[in-house]
Amino acid sequence: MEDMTSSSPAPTPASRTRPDLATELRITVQRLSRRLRAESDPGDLGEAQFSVLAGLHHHGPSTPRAIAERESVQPPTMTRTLAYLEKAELVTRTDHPTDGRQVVIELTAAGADLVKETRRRRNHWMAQHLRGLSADERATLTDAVTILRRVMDL
Amino acid sequence: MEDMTSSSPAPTPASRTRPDLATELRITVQRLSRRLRAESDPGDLGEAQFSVLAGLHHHGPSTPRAIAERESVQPPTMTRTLAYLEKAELVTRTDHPTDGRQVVIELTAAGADLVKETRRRRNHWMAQHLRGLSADERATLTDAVTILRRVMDL
DNA sequence: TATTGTTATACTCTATAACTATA
DNA sequence: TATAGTTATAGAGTATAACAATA
Repeated sequence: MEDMTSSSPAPTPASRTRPDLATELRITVQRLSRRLRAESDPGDLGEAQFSVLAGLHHHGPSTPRAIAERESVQPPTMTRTLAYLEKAELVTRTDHPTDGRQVVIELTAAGADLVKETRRRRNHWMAQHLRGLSADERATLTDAVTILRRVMDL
Repeated sequence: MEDMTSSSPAPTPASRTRPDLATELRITVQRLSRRLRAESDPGDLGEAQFSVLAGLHHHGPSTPRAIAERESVQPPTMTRTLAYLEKAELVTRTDHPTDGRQVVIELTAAGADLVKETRRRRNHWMAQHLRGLSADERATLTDAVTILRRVMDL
């Protein structure tokens, strides 16, 4: 019980052409992104919050502006996210040593732990779905990730 | 001007191990999803709204519940999105012929046009980034989309 | 009782505009 | 002037809980 109105026998409508790669990729990425959110535990960090933490774990201490650019959001958005993370004691904020305008955001030990633990949990759903794949299929996905990162400048 | 604090010469921190495929894929999908949003025109439909319209274009008339399941959201979320789309005259709402509890949502002509036009515009940024790829690389991405759709049940 | 859909409410994520402080 | 960051404000997207109508 999840598709049509149950009175119409699925007469696939007007546009039943196969879209091009850009369309397919765009739609697939967005659907998968939404699905990943739907599968996340309640009480988890939000996606944006986790992504900031993971970025700090990977790149080390950064300024709010640098983080905003990495995350493709505007500075006020990052101000808000960082305020939350700081209040939760997952990051610290210190003045920049030489430039009084800047501040430096750094992961706390608790933040680093949370990255590792959350990553483990978040991977579970995806890893389960990946489990049945052949070596070839996994290689295709690995290559696709590499291509996307390069070409989309991710 | 976008990376470190400019005083530390990027001493990549603690965790410089290459994560597994599940992690890489998860992060890549979420970053790309955010980037796609950041590149969309202001005044555009939101992602969720467009996705509902595109789903109707592809699957034909559907009940709110069916759409909510397709989109991986809860029914109240879909109520809200559909109210917006109906007010904008992009979809119509009619009573189900035999089940008084259900309603049937259908694309209007304006809605169908908007799907086509928006799809064309939304593909632009992605298509540009895909343009330089070799035939092999494009084939890898096409295969990856097929695999993801199948295995993630998208 | 079970299902469909809505209303009420709240939280996350995002943006633009306008401001302060520093360079 | 230009840059880094914040505050104020608004809007989209999402969820859970509680409800009404229908099956």
